[in-house]
Amino acid sequence: MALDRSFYARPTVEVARALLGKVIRHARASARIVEVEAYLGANDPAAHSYRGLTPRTRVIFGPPGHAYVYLIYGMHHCLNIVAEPAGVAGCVLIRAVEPLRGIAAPSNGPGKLTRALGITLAHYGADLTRGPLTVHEPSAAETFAIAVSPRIGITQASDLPLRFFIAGNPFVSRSPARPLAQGKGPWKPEDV
DNA sequence: GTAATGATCTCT
DNA sequence: GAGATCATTACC
Repeated sequence: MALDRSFYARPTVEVARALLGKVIRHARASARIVEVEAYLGANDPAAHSYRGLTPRTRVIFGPPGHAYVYLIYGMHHCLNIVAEPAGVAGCVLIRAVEPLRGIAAPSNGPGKLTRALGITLAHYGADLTRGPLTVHEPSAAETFAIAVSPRIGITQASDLPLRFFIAGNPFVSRSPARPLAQGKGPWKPEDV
């Protein structure tokens, strides 16, 4: 039973954090979400939806619980999950997953996990509450600490703490270009 | 129609 | 540190 649409109809940051530890399934492959980034609509220059509704971003403004897939650098697909109620922009970039079943290739990066799971532009707008691509509650309850950092690979709003990942998980993609400023001293994963 | 840009990855 | 490679967007 996939997660209900109401799970996604919440503020983007809330959905991003809630997605950690959830299980994404496609065909016979399944994987655990270990790293995500929140992309807000308004007030977030780094978000594709920042400049308003275009043919590409229309799904981000639509009903939650759908997939926003796009091609980056002409060769890599990135998977996002639409959050917020219909009419409000907001999505969560899936940055890394931990293979659970049916996955051979590495999946510790946005472009890598789409390749490992077989996700392409054909999944643009796919409904994640039903169909071949779905998100589920993990079979066994688990506890973990959520760490926060700035988002990776962007040039705008690169200081906002909108990247969330499972602290210490070995499948997290990499360290942020710039550590999250939090008082003084070197950055460390922050329990939340 | 044309040009710039990029939420990446791999190799050097 | 550079190159691959193309959909999308902004501007003419």
